Amino acid sequence: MSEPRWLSEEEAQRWLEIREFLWGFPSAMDRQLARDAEMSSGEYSVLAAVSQAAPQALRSGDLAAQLNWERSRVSHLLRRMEAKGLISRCASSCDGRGQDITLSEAGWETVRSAAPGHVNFVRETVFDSLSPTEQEQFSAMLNKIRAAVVERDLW
Amino acid sequence: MSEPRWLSEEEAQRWLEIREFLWGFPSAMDRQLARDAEMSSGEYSVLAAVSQAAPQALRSGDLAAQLNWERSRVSHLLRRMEAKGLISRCASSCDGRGQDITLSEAGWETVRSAAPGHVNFVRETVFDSLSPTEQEQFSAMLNKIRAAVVERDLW
DNA sequence: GCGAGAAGATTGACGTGTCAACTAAATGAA
DNA sequence: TTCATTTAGTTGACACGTCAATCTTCTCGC
Repeated sequence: MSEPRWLSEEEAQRWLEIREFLWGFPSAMDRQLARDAEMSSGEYSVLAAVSQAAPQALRSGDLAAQLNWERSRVSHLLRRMEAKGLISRCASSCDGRGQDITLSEAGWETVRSAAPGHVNFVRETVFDSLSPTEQEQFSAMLNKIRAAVVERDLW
Repeated sequence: MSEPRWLSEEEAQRWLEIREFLWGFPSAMDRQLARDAEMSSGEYSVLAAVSQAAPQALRSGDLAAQLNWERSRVSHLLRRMEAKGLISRCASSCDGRGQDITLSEAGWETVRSAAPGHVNFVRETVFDSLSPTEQEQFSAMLNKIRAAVVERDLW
């Protein structure tokens, strides 16, 4: 690593802003879900993904791929959610190694009651704050940054 | 909560992209630091903040305010970092309740060796991916979203 | 001074994520 | 068929963040 190109005063300032946002927004969403639905954002993601796959059962590995999570993360969370009675797992019929995930009645009830508040939060904070043009620009910028991360094998 | 305004197909798609980015980028940065400096991004933030405050010692609470972290989070992390010999804490001279944080020699060594690679990561992924104009737009958009979150007492 | 309440910080319990090691089932070449 | 390899998923150890409870020190009205 040769001599790095340090950030200018202005860039450093902007980076602090960006960093605060990138770490702060997920926390804020966790707070919204914890407050309004006594749920973590991870649990919400799982409930949403499994409910959207219904009536098809979702494979544990497909869930991991869809959320870009590690398998073990999925496994730990599913265990806890099964213990709470939100989902159930059973060996896949076509592949003895696979696990099919389905929502329990309580799981459906939970996601149905959490969804409106959560969708409102996303709409009001993200989509109502940006014009359609800005939304497109925002997407494009995120994709550029992500591509640079992917290029460095860190995504 | 009245009937929510659900997201359109297109908005839902965009939200998935945004969510993947907002959760993925911090993870990527953790990976960069873990790989290149055997350090978490939290530890880096602390080392950077304390080193920038030098030669002034930084108060634990000021650190929490600066990073927008909970006090207990700071306390837990400082305890672990003190155990590793990266920083030291001592009661503030002017306020018996406060803790003054300073870097140990190993702490300085660690931050000096981690900074170039980390700054390069930030520069290459964020600043090299966006034109100056885009950087400004990006900042502005993040601030609008953040303001909407703040308005809902969730920041 | 003094006592009530505010402020700085720590602690313990718990949920969560990562990594590495592991088990079991599927695959595929010899 | 058989056995090595790959793939799906789990597990345990550990690092981390949050919340609520706690402790100590400061502040300020009396």
